[in-house]
Amino acid sequence: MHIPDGGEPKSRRGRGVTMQDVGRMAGVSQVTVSRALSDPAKVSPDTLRRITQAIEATGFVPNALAGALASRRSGLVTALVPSITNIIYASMVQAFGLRMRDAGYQILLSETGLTLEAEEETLARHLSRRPDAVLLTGIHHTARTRRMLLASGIPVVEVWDFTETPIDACVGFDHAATGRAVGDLAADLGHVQAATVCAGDERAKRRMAGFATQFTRRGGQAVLELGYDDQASLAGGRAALARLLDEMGFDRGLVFCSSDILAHGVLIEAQARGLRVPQDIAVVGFGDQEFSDATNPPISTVHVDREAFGRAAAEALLSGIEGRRDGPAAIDLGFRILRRGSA
Amino acid sequence: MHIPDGGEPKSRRGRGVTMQDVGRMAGVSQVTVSRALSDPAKVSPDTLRRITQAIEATGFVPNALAGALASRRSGLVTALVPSITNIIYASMVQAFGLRMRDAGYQILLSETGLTLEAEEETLARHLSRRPDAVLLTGIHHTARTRRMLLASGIPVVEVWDFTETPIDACVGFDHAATGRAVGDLAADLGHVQAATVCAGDERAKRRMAGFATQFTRRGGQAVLELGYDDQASLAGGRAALARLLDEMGFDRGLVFCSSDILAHGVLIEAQARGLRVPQDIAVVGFGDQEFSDATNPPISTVHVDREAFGRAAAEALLSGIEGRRDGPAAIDLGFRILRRGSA
DNA sequence: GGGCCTCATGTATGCGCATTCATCATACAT
DNA sequence: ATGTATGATGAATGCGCATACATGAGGCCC
Repeated sequence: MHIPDGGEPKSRRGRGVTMQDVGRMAGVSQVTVSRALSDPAKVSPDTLRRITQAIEATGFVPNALAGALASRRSGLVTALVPSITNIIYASMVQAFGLRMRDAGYQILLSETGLTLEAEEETLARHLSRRPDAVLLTGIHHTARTRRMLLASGIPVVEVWDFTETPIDACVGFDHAATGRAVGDLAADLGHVQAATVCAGDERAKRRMAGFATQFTRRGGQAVLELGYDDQASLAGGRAALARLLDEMGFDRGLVFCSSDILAHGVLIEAQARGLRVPQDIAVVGFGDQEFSDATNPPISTVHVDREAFGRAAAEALLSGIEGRRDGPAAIDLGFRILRRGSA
Repeated sequence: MHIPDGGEPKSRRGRGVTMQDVGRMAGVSQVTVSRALSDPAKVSPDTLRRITQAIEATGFVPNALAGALASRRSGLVTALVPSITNIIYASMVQAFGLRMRDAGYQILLSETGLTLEAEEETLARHLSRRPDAVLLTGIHHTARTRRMLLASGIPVVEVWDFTETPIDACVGFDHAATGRAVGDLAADLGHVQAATVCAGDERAKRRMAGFATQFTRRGGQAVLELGYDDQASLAGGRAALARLLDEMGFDRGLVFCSSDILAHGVLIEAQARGLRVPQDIAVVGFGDQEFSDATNPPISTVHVDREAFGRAAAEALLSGIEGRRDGPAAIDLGFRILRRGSA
């Protein structure tokens, strides 16, 4: 008996069960399988049962690539953050992802580093996947980034900073204002000397600048400013205070750091030197990290609700996708100064 | 003059420039545009120039969904980790992502939480995107997870744990062995009492168990074991030591924590109580986090090269994708005990 | 000068699904 | 009995691209 190569008619060489296959097994057409999956109420109970069995038997997994191509909806949402190892961004993206997942979307997450050019290139790669929406970090982008976004016609949300004129939507807070608020605190506490320790991006610099401006405006001495390009670290904070004390003539006063981890380093270095915190050295951080209220003394800091940013960003995009939003949206979620033991 | 609705022939309603459009503008067919993009050497220099111009003029962005469907290669790689806000996993995934990106892949990252069921469900969603490879955290998975993976026929790497019999490939280390090594250290240092503080998954428990086994085998007293389900935190570490001292009869000795953050909490609590570290209380952490060598005293810990795991996992998948790998691979990257000031 | 290769390009096809429109049965109202 | 709504299904189509195969022009050899 001759066995034709290929076996059954229209045998499919490539691995992978299709709706066609499931349908054949269930005695219905491909469309009906599609309907059973997207809206079970549209098929009769009996048919639905046979299809479900066939799916179970074959181990069918729908091909979302094909579905996305046909429906022009990918179910993908792009999220671009400077770094995923920075808890600030990680927790924001986590909250964002949870909300988007509940809405049926998957997150295509990438790091962009610190340059706008890297962001642009990464975005281009992402857009080829035809995401249904985009989350970007910050409000500064290259011209081509803006052009691509506008051309794509999908909802965009810029987070972790604030502008009245976003590309589409914006969820964040005013960085300079946080610095000014800490400057006021320093002045209120009667400090005469102050310093800033900054290890971060342009937004961190704006916080430091806001602090310096307000502190001197309130009568403080010129602020000693220390910045470096490394990632923020405990060791960096320790080294910074050492340098402030040993080389820059800093004597006593308040140190405003661009992150809590730096502030913690300053705290440790001060204590290692036998200085009293906050009497000799007061320190204020930024970010209200998880550890900040458990140090000894606890670290005074600027609290921003990162999870709230993520959730609000998700809502902004979802309302944009569903056409519920009529125009741009700019949401300032603000911040809180948390005065604890270190200042 | 009558203008037919639709304008040009075959006008495309949906937004979006296609290769067809680019080709028309450049005076070539769609295939030639495709070739120009995937292998520029295949088209003549003159044609290439015209196509490049047309792409520039139209702002064409290739549709990777269609490309993936046609080529049966998505260029996507799934990465499933328990949590992205845990620096342990974040830094591993970061290194993994960098390597995969260089190889032309994009990462589809999701959190699975702590249950295998959640992992299974997330994996199913991911597989519908037809990833070219999968990274999973841990070596324990549901039966259906294994079945789906096997059926998909793509390379799989399990990281952050070790087994001789992986689904496909495995890159990690022996958790129990790290605990035993710390148990040896405690015994070598002459400790008689010891305790463990554990806040984590099943792997953390295995580390603690390894410690307890080895410490008692070496002559130590029965190990006091403290575990809780919250995420590891400084506050948790402080509370743990407080409980050990106040309620469990722990007097002096070595405390092995499932993470450096807990160890740091123990350190802070000990110092807040006026206890000397390491003379009264010695503490050992796990993970060698960035801050661990900058505390005072610096924290002794178990170092594992997370970035190396990420890179090795990427290599394992890439070799699998390219068919360079003939069979399963199990790589034990080991660990190092870092003895610093706290023990 | 006919065969044969190479290079550049085009035609045809289908990836697996969602969508639109058509079909057919049944139920119900007039 | 005729018309009309409703529900369940199928046939046809195309999303935008990659791939296999076909074509034609030019160059080279004996």
